[in-house]
Amino acid sequence: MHSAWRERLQQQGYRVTRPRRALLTVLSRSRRPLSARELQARAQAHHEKLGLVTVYRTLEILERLGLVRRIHSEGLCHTFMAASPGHRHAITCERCSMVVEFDGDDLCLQTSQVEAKTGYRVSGHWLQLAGVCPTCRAESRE
Amino acid sequence: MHSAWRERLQQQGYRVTRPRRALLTVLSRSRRPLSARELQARAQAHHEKLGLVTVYRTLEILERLGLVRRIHSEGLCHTFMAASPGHRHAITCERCSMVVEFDGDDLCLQTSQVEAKTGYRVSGHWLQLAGVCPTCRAESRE
DNA sequence: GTACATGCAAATATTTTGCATGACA
DNA sequence: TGTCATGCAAAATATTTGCATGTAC
Repeated sequence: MHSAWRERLQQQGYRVTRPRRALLTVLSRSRRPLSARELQARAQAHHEKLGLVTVYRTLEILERLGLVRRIHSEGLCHTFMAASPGHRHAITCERCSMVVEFDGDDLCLQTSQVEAKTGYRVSGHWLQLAGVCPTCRAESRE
Repeated sequence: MHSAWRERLQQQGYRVTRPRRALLTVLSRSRRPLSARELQARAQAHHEKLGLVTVYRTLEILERLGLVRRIHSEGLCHTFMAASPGHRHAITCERCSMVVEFDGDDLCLQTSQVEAKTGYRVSGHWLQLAGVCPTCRAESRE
């Protein structure tokens, strides 16, 4: 995944720099969404001088390329995650914040029904689910 | 809707003050989500001295009481809207930002399928749809 | 070598907190 | 009249911009 991202950056005319590599590594390894600050802190393990500004600028590029997704949910606004291409939806654990993405095409989301009800022409959707992940469920049963 | 909100505030031990009335009026009339600043600007028509701080504090209460909903979508984070009780989902117009809520219970969202796929126990969901509203569609056809 | 990317500093925007004053009940 | 709510000022936080320097290609 990591190397695919680097290729993608290059293809699009962006340079593969040390700060960007550090951020790609952190993003591809994290299983929960991270804020700009958290990203900076973690990526500094790979590139000590990394500034917050670069984090924001890099996130902007990665988001535009579809490599990173902004996660919006009740408590966590403004956090970012690696996007698995094709997979559309995410579920967040209410306890540990871990996010898993899954393919949502077969959720039989009836947009035609929505269109009939609202009069809108539906062009996109984003489903955010909340729940408790297996690990946290196991812990609470101990 | 407006008077029901005032009762609700009182029931819960909150006072019905001039700033709060101004905000309730603005919120109940707007068909699109508003940011804290926009709310302040509009509500100042009813109470000139209204400060931003009060907007934030009032939104916090209204959100806790379920009277206001925070809208998260790609461009618009940090905006607020009156919540229609029972109605769970919202669709935002990509051109004019107008939001309409609709009942989502019959969208046949198969949480059991999600649970099987991810191992999570699903406890809640928030569906955000995007599209183009009838008015904007009509305009683009002109 | 050149153009793009970075980091710093500082500007801007957003949200929260402390506290004296004002106003609902 | 006693609280609770407000508004101001200021702090804390988040994000963006300008510019000189560094570095990938």
